[in-house]
Amino acid sequence: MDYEHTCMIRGDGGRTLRAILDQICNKWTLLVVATLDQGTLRFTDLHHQVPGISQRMLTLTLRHLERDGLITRTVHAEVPPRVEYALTPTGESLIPPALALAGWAIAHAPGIEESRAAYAAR
Amino acid sequence: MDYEHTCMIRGDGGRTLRAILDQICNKWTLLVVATLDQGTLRFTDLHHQVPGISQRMLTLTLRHLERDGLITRTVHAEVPPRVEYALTPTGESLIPPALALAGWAIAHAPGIEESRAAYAAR
DNA sequence: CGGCATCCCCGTCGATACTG
DNA sequence: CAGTATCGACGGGGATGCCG
Repeated sequence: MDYEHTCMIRGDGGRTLRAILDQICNKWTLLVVATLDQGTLRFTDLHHQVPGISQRMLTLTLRHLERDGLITRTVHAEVPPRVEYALTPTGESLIPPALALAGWAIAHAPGIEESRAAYAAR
Repeated sequence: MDYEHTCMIRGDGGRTLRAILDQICNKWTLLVVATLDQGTLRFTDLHHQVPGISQRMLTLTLRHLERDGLITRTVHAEVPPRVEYALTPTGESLIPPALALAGWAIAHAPGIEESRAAYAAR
């Protein structure tokens, strides 16, 4: 890894970068985006497919993603109401790097658990 | 992006994955790891090179990274004391995916800011 | 120099209840 | 069905001060 690339993550001192990263890397965003990679989903579908998320946090996460232009929110004027969420091109472009990080986490999870156990035993 | 890959991030329901991701993707971890990509650094060096981090959070972040086996902490028995931090191979392996995400954030930061401004103006 | 201990604020998050 | 409103607990994280 050469310095050019390293420079990138350190960027402007990390301020702007960290602001974006904080939005993306929070507790639920990556999981919601990854779930939407399946295609268009309704609110309830997401609620069931993202395990452990509360209605409140799903709503907030979706609002943030919509605000940042990563997903679209489509309200159908029907009874009962139907609201569909889908990734925008920008949102889709987040999938590969998100999976890269997720892949790393999965690949190194056992090692991390082991190291953590060894650390606790000291 | 096919379903096999998507499945990965959704994994076991996201529980284990999110636990690891929460550790890695927090406010400071990625920046500290990226800074250590330069090579071995002392505590004060890190404090200066990671802008905005408090002494407390730098200490905590370094302890977590050490516990998880991503960095090594070497204390030199000298006066004044000297403590050096360096990435382990596991820590180094986090750099590429971290840069992928950072690259995405930098590339899309203008678009996100724009979308956010448009959203606020509604 | 490189921490750890303490205090305290504030944002995050879940639970619950209510609405169109 | 798809939210909004409100409350309260919790913990991240900054400021400060002390220590080996």
